[in-house]
Amino acid sequence: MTGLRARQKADRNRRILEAAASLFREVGYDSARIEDIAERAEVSVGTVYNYYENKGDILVATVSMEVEEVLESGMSIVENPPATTLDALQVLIDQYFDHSLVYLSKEMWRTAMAFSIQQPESPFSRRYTELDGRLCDQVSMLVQKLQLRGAVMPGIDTVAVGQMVFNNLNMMFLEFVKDEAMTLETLKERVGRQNRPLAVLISSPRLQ
Amino acid sequence: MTGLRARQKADRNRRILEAAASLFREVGYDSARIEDIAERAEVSVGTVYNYYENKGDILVATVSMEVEEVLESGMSIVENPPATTLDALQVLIDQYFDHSLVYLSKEMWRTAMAFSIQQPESPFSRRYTELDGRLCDQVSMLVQKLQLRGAVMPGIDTVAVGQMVFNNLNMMFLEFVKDEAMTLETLKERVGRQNRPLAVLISSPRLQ
DNA sequence: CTTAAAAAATGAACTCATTCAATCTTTTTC
DNA sequence: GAAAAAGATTGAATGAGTTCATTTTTTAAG
Repeated sequence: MTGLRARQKADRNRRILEAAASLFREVGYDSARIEDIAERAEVSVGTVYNYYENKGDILVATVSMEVEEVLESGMSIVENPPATTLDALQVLIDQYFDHSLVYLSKEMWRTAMAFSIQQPESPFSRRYTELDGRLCDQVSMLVQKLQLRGAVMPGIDTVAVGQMVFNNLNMMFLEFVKDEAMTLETLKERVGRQNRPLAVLISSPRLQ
Repeated sequence: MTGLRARQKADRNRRILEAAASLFREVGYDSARIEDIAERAEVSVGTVYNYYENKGDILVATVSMEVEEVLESGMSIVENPPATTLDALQVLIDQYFDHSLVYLSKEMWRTAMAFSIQQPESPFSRRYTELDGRLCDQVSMLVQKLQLRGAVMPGIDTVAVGQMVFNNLNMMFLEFVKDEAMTLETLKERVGRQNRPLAVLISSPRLQ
């Protein structure tokens, strides 16, 4: 059986993460003090720092869990995507976007993304960056799948296309979280327009 | 003539910005204390805050000046670009990248970009975002110019293409500054590969 | 020139994130 | 099962960004 120490450790870690996530959602990142997180998790301030390098890392840890879910729910779309390139990309990307605000606020996204840029070497920044890379791969895999099916012309560099589409949607998502007034609908429309030229041009002529 | 007050104000602002920029370059963003900046600028700590909302805003102000230069140097390329789409994009984008590290370190870029994401409503974040938008427009204008010349097929949505290319290069630049080990050459190669499919496909057939 | 009003500068005080030496708890050793 | 070693927890102390009541300087009015 697992030792007492290991169980306590896992439990404390869970408590800290849950306390932080709920506080971030309730009062926002800046107003959530480490002292408050520690109190809610029933540990001391010092203990919080035994589990996470700093405040930003706690946030990025919670955001990363969200990205993992998005990644997972994207898999089923890649396995069985819509027939046309444009539709397939649209469905996958809209799925990403729709997931984004279920558990996280725009402020949490902003802070997490900012942190992972500023401190790219922190443990959970690395994790976040790695997950971003996997999302990027997922888009490439979708394009490749479409190519194998004949919807995308042979000879097209599916990795390059996937990366460009992903980088574009990621940057647009960044603009979205920077602008409290922008709606999900507007985001989707804009990305849809941006994807169209490339999606149409890489598609096999008979399928347009 | 301009009043004494206005002259003093402009002079203090210049001193603060220069003091901050030099300190950021010498010791890095985190190690440069507001107190040090104030001392070098020969003002008090409080005065620094009369001119800039917070520390990040000072950095973003210096970075924005750099982006303005990049924007300006890009204009001449847009006015008279290379003949083929791929070359034209490559030359413009390489110009952006080559400029980026002349006065600013990767750390300064990271911190500035992170700050403008986290605090998008601060005065200089707005300015930075606006300049980013103008860079994006510049890429679109290049594509449009190529279209008018016949190098890019008529009917192509040049704005959509420009935005996608810009968002991609911007995200790749972000990856570049996050990774201290990545060289400018690697960055250019990767973006070059990513641009190729789109650049080739939007080009008029006879020009390939 | 004097004085009142407006604008700016100032720096001590405040708030948190972060650190670390001391303490306590769990595991291992004999 | 006692003692030593290893592993974790603790919270007071530290330090840097930010605030704001007070003071100083500039401008405008009489």
